[in-house]
Amino acid sequence: MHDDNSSSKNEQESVLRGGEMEASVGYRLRLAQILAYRNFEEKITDHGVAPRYLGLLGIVSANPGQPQNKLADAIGLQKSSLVTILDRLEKEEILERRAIPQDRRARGVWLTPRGEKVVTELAARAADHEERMAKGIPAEDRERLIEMLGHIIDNLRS
Amino acid sequence: MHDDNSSSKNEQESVLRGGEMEASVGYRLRLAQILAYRNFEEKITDHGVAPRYLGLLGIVSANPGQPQNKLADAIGLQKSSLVTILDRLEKEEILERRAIPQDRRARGVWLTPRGEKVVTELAARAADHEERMAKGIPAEDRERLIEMLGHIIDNLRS
DNA sequence: ATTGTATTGTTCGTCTTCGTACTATTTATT
DNA sequence: AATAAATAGTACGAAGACGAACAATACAAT
Repeated sequence: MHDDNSSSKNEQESVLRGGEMEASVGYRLRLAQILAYRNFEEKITDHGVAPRYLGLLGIVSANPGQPQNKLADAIGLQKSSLVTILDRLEKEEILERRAIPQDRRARGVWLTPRGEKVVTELAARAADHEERMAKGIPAEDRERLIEMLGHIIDNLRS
Repeated sequence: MHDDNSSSKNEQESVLRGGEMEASVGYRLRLAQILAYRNFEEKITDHGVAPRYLGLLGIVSANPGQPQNKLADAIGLQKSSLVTILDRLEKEEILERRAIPQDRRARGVWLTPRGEKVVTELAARAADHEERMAKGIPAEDRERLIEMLGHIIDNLRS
């Protein structure tokens, strides 16, 4: 039915490749993300937990004072998951939660001055990582890639 | 410095968008993957834990009898993480571990007949999911997308 | 042959995320 | 105004993945 690589002595150094499944958007999306995330975290050891949540911090920087559930939606996490994350980032004085006058249930999120600085520095390193990751893909195609990913995100949100 | 949406009454239903960061491959890769994974799992409630590990099962189906560390590499997980996963899939009789004559340390992984059937069925549903996810992207671009993701994966592996 | 090094699979403790339930507040309905 | 329904944030227990350490086996170097 399928090849059985273990029967003969054709052991390669190469990574296993799957069937049709392996050539799907879903499969490669996942694998690429796992590798990218790990790769980025391995290279950045300072700044505490901030690197791991750089995406969130970017959103907060661009949209200061937003309530937590909106932030959770933006990055695709549960609001309950965000609590612990924000607790830690607040303890490290990257950001802070403050009351919002409009809604006494909500607590808006702002970056601290230190947080802004950290984000700026990490963004530069993220750009390096981006470059390494997409090396060999022409700029034009990269833009198209980003566009298509945005398209997929929109499809999945509706 | 930045807009402060909370000051005026321009509350939209729309999701927050970040700064330059938001338009990066890394950011969208992660967000798209999170949404895709959740979306897929929400829609498929039967077949136990198999749907979550369909990627792995596809690899096993295409490469029967491979040792566990090769499988871990292929899907970007730690070999220690794979142990629990395989335990569960084995308990559900989707796959089985058997000794390999060539190396007495290793235990190769095979799909059971039932596992093969489950994979076939899930693959069809994954194709549906794929279609929903990529709706609106022409087939030609989709291929290019898959190709670029593969390129990124290769870059991250080296 | 023997000794040292690398590899395979596993266990174990830790960290992260999730899902559910709960409180406080806001919004909608009567 | 009074009551019902929805929403924001949080706490807590469960599940998943990680990293480090370990035993068994394989490979390499002398």
